[in-house]
Amino acid sequence: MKKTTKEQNTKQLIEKIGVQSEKAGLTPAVGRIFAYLMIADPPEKSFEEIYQYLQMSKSAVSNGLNALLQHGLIDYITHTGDRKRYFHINTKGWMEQTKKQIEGQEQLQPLIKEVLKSRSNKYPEFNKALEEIIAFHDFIREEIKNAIKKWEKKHKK
Amino acid sequence: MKKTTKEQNTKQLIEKIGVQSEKAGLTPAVGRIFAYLMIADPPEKSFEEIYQYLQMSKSAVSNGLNALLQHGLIDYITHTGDRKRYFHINTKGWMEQTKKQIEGQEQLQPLIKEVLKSRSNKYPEFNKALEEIIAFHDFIREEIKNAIKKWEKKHKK
DNA sequence: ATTTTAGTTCTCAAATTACAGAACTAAAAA
DNA sequence: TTTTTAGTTCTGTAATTTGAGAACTAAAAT
Repeated sequence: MKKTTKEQNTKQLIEKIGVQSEKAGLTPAVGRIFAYLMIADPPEKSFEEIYQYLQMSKSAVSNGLNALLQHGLIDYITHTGDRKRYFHINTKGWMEQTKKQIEGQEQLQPLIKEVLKSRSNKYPEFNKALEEIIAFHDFIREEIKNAIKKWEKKHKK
Repeated sequence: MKKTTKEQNTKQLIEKIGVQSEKAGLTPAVGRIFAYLMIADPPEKSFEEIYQYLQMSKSAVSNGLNALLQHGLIDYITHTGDRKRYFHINTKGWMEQTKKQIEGQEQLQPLIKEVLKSRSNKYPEFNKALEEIIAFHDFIREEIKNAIKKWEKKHKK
C-alpha cells in the first residue's frame, strides 16, 4: 500500500509544472519557483521561504526571481515593519505574456517577404506556397488579435 | 562606397532567417539549412550542395536534414538514374507545424486545473485569477481552432 | 570484383547553460 | 557603532548542446 502525503503530491505537481514551464522557455529552477508560487498558500512567499522549500541556492533563487520579475510573470508586496519582500504570481502579467507569445513569431514574416523578393520567378509554385504561408500568418495573427479583443471586451468590468 | 553583391545579401538573409529559426527552437545549423532551402533556386538541393554552400560538416548536415524531415519541415525528391536526394521545403508540413505551435501549450492547462483543486479557498481572489487564466486559454484555443478552420475552408481546392 | 558515392555514425572538443557556494553589500535593527 | 538580515554578485564547475572530422556503410556504378 503506497501512501502519498499531500506534501508529496504538491512536490510532484511542482515538478510537473516545472517541466512544462521549461518547455515554455524557462529554466528548470525558474520553472519550479513559478510553480511553487502558483501552489503557495498564501500565494505570497518570501525569498527565504522559496529557497528553503525548494532547496535551491540563494543565487539561483535571486536570479530566478529577477528573471520572473522582468518577464512580468511575478510581482511582490511588502508589509510595514518587515524588510522582506513577498513574491507572488502576477496573473495579469502572465496573461499579457501569454498573449504576446500567441501573437508572436512576427519576426520571421518580413524575412520570408524578403526571400520572396529575392527569388526568381522560375519556380512559381514554390513562390506561391511561400506567399500562402505569409498569408496564413497574416490571417491568423489578425484572427488572434480579434479574439483577444473579444475576450477583453467580455471580461472588462 | 560599399558594394554588396547578391551573394552577400543572400548569405546575410540566410543568417537572419537562421537566427529567427533558432528562436523558434531549431539549432543554428538546422536553421541555416532551412533558410538555404527557402532561398534555393531551384528549391531542391542535394546533400552535397547544402554542405558545400553552407560550409558545414557532413555530419551536421546529415543530422540537420533528418531533424527537419522528422519535423515535417522538409521533404525530398529523387530523379531516375541519380542516387542523390534533392531536399526541399515541405510547405504543407511547415504550415501544419505552425498550426500545431499556435494551438500548443495545452499541457500546462490540466496542471493549472490540478493546482486549483489542491488550493484552499482561503484566497479566493487568486483562485479566481487562476480560473480566469484557464478560461482565457480555453477561449483562445477555441478561437484559434475556428480561425484555422475558416482558413482551411477558404483555401481548400 | 572493385571502386565510387551519398549519406550515416562515432568520437571528441569547444561553447554554452544552469546552478551551487561563498563572498559581498546596503539597509535596518540593536 | 556594531550586528543582522535580505538579497546580490562573483567564481567555479558539472551537465548539456552543438557541430567538426574521420571512419564507416550500403548501394550503385564500373
